[in-house]
Amino acid sequence: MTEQNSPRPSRRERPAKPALTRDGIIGTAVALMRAEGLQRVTMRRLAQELDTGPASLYVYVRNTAELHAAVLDDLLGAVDLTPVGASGDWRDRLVRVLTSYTNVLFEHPGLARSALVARPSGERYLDLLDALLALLGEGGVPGERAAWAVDLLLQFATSTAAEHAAGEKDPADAEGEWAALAAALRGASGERHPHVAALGTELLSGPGEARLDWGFQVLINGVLHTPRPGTPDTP
Amino acid sequence: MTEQNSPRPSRRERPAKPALTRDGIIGTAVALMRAEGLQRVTMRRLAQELDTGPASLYVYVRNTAELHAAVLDDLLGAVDLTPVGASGDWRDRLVRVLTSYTNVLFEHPGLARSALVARPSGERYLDLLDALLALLGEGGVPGERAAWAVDLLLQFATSTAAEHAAGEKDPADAEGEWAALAAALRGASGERHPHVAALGTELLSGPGEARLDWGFQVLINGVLHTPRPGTPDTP
DNA sequence: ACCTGAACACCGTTCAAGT
DNA sequence: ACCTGAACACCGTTCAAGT
Repeated sequence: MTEQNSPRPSRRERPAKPALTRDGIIGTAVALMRAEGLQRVTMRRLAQELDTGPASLYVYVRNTAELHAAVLDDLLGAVDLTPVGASGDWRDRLVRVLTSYTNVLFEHPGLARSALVARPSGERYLDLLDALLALLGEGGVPGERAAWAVDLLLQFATSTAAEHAAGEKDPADAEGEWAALAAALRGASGERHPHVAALGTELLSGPGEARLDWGFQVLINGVLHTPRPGTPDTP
Repeated sequence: MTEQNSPRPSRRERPAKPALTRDGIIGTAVALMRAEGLQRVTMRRLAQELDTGPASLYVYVRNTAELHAAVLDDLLGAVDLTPVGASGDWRDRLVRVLTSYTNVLFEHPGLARSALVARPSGERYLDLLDALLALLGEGGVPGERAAWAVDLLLQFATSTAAEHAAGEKDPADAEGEWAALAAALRGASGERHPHVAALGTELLSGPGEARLDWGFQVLINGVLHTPRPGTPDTP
């Protein structure tokens, strides 16, 4: 995989045609994404960038989903895992790692979307899994419960980031949609939807950051209080 | 919106060209999805079904995302909300509603995917929101906390369904990807990834149903134990 | 083995022109 | 106002043929 920010294609100076290898392809894909956004990282556009036809890429990459998964794994190198070895409350450190992961995905919500479907399984992803398991272990969460908990935590973080994929291309769409939901909630009839009407705008309240953090706290507290089925309920 | 299973386009017998109205379009889209899957519900294919050109649809539907959102709201009519008024433990009834919602989405994971990005705001969605708020209220969850909790619960259910979108077209892709993750976990080095290596296959264990149910329990327990920031911590 | 030109079978969306 | 033919600007993927 490409190292973060080291697009050195060879020791010669900028050849017109970068080497056609899996790593070269993925490195170019990452650069293309940073330059033009994920929506431009298509087989055709990428092939054009590499001065070849799209068919050539299929020698190294099974399909577009796999390409995006590889790009994501590369991006995961930017997640800050230093809180694992730091001192302080394990919960705080766990939330810090998860927040870093979410922030990385926030930069490319489309990638979060695809991560939900094509789970990554690269080296950086394993690094992240191991970090989360280490912190849950520190917190005394039994191993078999932690195994399920990491999934839950990452799914929440990933889907939160994916939700922002709407405004990626056209921010107006996202705003219009938010306005539609707000209008629907405000216009809720007290008869058919009494609870929605009673809460009203409360349902949309609060900055995203606070909701994300609250979500992490809910999950951690929940994991601490919920044994896995068929398992002794030692915390 | 279309009533479930009543594609009566007019009182005449099956005209070749159904009326071109928003409801007619969405009804046809739902039928097309049931017949050929969401991936065929495109503006072009839908226009063809309606014996017209794609441009005509843009009079009634802003874009593809809005079309899919409308289809989803129609589908939401199949969610079983009867547990709200039933007797028994509120937690069980809450989980039953959420499970029904998840099962509806499981039938069309692609729709779950799009729901994550383009949040629905139709009548059936409000019905669902109101049902969940009613049950949380019964459980004594304070209103402003319940307002955030429904989001969390629906996000978890929706993203769980969305994860299955991989195998929708080509099940081989989904299997290959699962195998890749399994291989990566099994091959985890005890040095770089000790916790992953120690848990090994445990990370993938258990039937999806059990994990879904455990997830709901974690969220409910977590919500019960986690006050919203800046709020008195009365349960 | 690796690479590719060309083709197949599609997309979403816009716009000028019609009724 | 509503509707549409035609066009613009793209897609993913495969395959037969070349090197």
